[in-house]
Amino acid sequence: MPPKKRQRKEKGSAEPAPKRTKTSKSTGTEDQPVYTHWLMKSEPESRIEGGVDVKFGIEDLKKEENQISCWDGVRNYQARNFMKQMKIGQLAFFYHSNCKVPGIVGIIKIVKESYPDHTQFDKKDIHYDPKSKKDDPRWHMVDVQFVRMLKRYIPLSELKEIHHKHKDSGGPLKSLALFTRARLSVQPITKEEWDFIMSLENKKQ
DNA sequence: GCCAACGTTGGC
DNA sequence: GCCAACGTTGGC
Repeated sequence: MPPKKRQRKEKGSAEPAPKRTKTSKSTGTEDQPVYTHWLMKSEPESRIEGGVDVKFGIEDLKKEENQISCWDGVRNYQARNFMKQMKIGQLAFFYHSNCKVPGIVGIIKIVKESYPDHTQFDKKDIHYDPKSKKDDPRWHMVDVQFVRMLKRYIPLSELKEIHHKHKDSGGPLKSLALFTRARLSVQPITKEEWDFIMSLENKKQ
């Protein structure tokens, strides 16, 4: 018999498989979980990359018109694929990364579903992708809107401590993507993880 | 299609 | 600023 067909869990990485959309026989077998909550990372502190400041913290989002911004510049296939799954009205944690005290700072919601990221076609943009074609854009983004700040900042260190405990006890944060897929800038959050993290908001640390 | 080299992310 | 982890690229 032929070799096992790989059982690609749900990585969605490197874009090698040219899409199995209309070829696959059993169309309905989306064995990937359907996520309804997300976590999105952004840097709240100034850092110059290619002559441009990449800083975009939650305070910067609040200053945007209607407190809405597009989430451009994502150049990772897994992260892009998660953005493609996002639906209007879904909630995400706004996470501050690459800063003194990384952690979850607030809540945002999806207000526009995935559409082509214009920066991939802009030669002057650091996220310019010469291999992306106008009629077949490689990179997509969503629009998000500020919802509210968390009642208290939930630092990564606290989540990590809980994650470690839950790995032993089987608690809700046992496989939180922040630790199992640390480098992903757009991550899925299960309902159980969301609810648990939300419950931390009211506990004093 | 393997895998070494390279580049990037992001915690510390 | 260091560097581990890991995604991406390209030679073979």
